[in-house]
Amino acid sequence: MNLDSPDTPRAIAAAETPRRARGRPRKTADERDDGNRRQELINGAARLFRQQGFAATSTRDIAAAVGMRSGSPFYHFESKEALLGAVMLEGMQGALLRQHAALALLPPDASARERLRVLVRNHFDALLGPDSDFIPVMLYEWRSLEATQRSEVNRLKDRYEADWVPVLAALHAQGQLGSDPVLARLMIFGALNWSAQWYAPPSGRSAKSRARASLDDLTTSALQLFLKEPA
Amino acid sequence: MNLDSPDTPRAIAAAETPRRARGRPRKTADERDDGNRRQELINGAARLFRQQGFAATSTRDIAAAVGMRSGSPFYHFESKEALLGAVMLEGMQGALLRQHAALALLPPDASARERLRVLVRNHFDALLGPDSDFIPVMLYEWRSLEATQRSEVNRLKDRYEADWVPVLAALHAQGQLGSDPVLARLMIFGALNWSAQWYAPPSGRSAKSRARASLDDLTTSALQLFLKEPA
DNA sequence: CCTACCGATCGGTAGG
DNA sequence: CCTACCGATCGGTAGG
Repeated sequence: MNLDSPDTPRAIAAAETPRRARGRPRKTADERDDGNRRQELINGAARLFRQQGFAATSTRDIAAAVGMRSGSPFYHFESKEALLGAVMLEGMQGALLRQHAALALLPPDASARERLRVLVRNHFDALLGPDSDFIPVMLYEWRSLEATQRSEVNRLKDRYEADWVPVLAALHAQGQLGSDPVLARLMIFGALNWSAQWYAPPSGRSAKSRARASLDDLTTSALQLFLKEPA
Repeated sequence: MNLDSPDTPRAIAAAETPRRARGRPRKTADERDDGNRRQELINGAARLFRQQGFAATSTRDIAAAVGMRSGSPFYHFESKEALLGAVMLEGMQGALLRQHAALALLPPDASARERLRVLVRNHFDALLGPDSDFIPVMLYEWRSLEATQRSEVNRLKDRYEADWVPVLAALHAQGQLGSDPVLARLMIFGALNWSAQWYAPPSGRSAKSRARASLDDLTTSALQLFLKEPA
């Protein structure tokens, strides 16, 4: 009943309490401390799933991307679908965490417009920023996820979207949002999510700061498009 | 040099002048008149590609969907990718035709707002209306298309989008569009295209008229969201 | 358009 | 985590 027994549904159990390899028994001193091989698989899978799609990516591709042999990913994950679920779960957990952190930095009296700006900016970062493969995979490979994992990811997605509802409702009440909040949320998410299909980060070396500036510009333009003039 | 020679690049040639099986020589009287078997393959492939994705759909699935044996689709198409290209080409040709027809019905002095309404309404129809598998396949399976076909479809896509540019520019000049026209077009297309992921047509029998009404409602809401109050 | 088939690749496993 | 392997499925073809 420990992490080394080979046939327990390790992937699912670990997915529920991820990241912390609590109490994992080291066998020998020269064994590499590789709770992070699992993480490497998730990262590599996210990148390949985004570039090629889930069905077009073989588990051999993923293994090769992290320097493993073809069968080894199945030591860490029950199935290819479980790996997809881990990618999406990790993406949503990170995005939700960053969204909460960004909202917490706002002054308590921040306007709805300012709150929406923070939400949109954070969402662009999840879609287009560094390490932004996870959320696009979640958005565009949803149908490949199995039903059991789907509901798990959906719980996080619901919490993520729940933060938007009062902001949009307030903007609608102020007359700054021209459509009912439910439909507005769907359309705004669509407009933002679509950027994953056309946005190319500014080229050139050390483009990090310029890319960030660009995401700020995108945020400004999006707000100008969606909101009426402030009162 | 006719349609029966087995190894000519028939799919590509036919894709450029499709639909009309001009001068196809009938062999015998009891041979079924099946220029439309090719069309059936395109329709079936569009439906399956949309539901399951291109990579997750086998050519055997498609053959079975139209009552063929596994090898027979390759009598009509060089490859699975060529079939995908035909789906996208057909989708764009139809959408472009309907867009031109809808614009032609407008009075010459129609406002930019009215023009945008027609464009958005037609686009919703391509995404969500009857026989609306082609455009979503084009939008969401773009990366699976081969480079040669990609440019062919792109030519149609460019013409489709070109109709939007002056309308959005006029709205921007009137102060009704809060963002520059280029970015506005990308965001608006995103908002509309995303509806393919969440829109479920009204249920119940003979829901046709209700579904159409719903697309009208969607159009109205979209315009309210994107445009400032009319002068 | 069908029959019959091929080589390649795939997800996954046993056993260490 | 590797070695060695399996059955299934895939896109595609020859020949009629």
